Amino acid sequence: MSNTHSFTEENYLKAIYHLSTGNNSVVSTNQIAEMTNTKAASVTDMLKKLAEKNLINYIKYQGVTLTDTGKNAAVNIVRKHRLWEVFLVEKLGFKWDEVHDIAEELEHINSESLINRLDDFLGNPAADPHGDPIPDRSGTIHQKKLVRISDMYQDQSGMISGVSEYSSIFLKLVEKMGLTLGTKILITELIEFDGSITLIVNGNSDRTISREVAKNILVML
Amino acid sequence: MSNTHSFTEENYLKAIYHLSTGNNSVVSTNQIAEMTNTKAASVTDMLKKLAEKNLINYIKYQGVTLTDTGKNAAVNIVRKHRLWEVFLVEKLGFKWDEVHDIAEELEHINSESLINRLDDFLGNPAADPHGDPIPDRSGTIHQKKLVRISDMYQDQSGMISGVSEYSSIFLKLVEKMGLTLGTKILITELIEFDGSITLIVNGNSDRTISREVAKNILVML
DNA sequence: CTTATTTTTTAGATTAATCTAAAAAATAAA
DNA sequence: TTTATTTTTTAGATTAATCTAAAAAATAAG
Ligand SMILES: [Mn+2]
Ligand SMILES: [Mn+2]
Ligand SMILES: [Mn+2]
Ligand SMILES: [Mn+2]
Repeated sequence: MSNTHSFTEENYLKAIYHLSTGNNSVVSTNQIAEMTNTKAASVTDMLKKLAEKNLINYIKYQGVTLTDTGKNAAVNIVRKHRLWEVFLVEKLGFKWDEVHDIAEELEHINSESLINRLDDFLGNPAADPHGDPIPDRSGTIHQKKLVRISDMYQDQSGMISGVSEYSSIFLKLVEKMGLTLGTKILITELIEFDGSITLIVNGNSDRTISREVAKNILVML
Repeated sequence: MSNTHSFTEENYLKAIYHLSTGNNSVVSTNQIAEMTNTKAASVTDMLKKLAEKNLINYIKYQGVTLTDTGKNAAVNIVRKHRLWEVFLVEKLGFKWDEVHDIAEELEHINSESLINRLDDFLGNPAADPHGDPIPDRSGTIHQKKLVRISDMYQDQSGMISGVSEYSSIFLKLVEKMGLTLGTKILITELIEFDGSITLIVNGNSDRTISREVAKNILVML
């Protein structure tokens, strides 16, 4: 079991996995090309290879889905990525906006005992620094139901529990605005003109955020 | 600064570095081929490339030496390798015979802040689990003077402080014999017939070890 | 100082991953 | 339902890293 794939194959599997979450189960060549910063022609070549290895279901011109084997491989990479992010933040003191790129490299280290020991060392965390759930060693993901701030109603309240955008510039902004994970918010006004939203943060300070920001912050109701 | 080299280039640099310690400053093509598990022809190709990048001094048929740039790059990889080994043993609870292969992968992760934070997190260790010195962030190595047990004399004593063979089979044996790092020994007999050596371990138990084992255990007198 | 052996380099191929440009298929518009 | 546009695939090349077999240089033997 636990066949080993090349660095590149792993990145394609992960890209397909991320693209196929949220009911979009079938993923297109162009989507993959964009996510992996390659060209469509390169993607087609790789899709043939992954199909040959039974990691994806691929029919010419009809997009791809992951097989069970492919999905397992992808989830395992995601598990590693997120555990390493926890390590970097909790143990080494990195900020949440600094860890993604390093984790992109660490996620390709192949050692089951390493990752399981790391998991234990970190206290088997349920989520990474961005609130994303960490698959357990069997591959199961306990995803909490989260809603974008931009989808909330007036007077609704909840706790910030995730983000859907991981760029350093965005994460730093979120932090500066005091909207980090665990923060409690209450929607006080939905401004029709530009879609911006006013809310009360942790029961006291008032804040207005743009729709663009609101779309990328996830709340547990 | 801090130009980034390919995984493969890094492994060649490290191989040349390890081969050129201990006065053998000039390294041959065949030596490199053996250490990197490749063929001489492949090595020649790579040597041209590394010379082109000014990482080695290379004259056809005359072997290679590292340039200052090449040596810095190599030492940095060694630093990363050894720090990760400390992490694996001290924090994750791996045994000293289990960490080398994982560290071979981790040593190629490129992030200066990562490795410096890891260094601090580990308490700036001076040596790795096998007793090898860890270069500091400027590349300086504080190597203690060590001597092989096989080079010691009758009645000489010292403390085991390193090994020169890293295979799991050897390290497990050393551990089983109670000759781990920090152990004090006193040479009681040099057996002429087969070169084996008898010694007193930590002031009490007696033990005889083969010349082959004695050659690969290093002692601080 | 020749000849034989060993070491190293070159020549020519192969594999993985990528690209550009052109062809083919699918989708959208008219 | 033709025509136009977009998406995807193929064709043909390129680059990095590797290999085997053969040639060239260095070293060792006689
Ligand atoms: Mn990430
Ligand atoms: Mn994350
Ligand atoms: Mn090691
Ligand atoms: Mn070591």
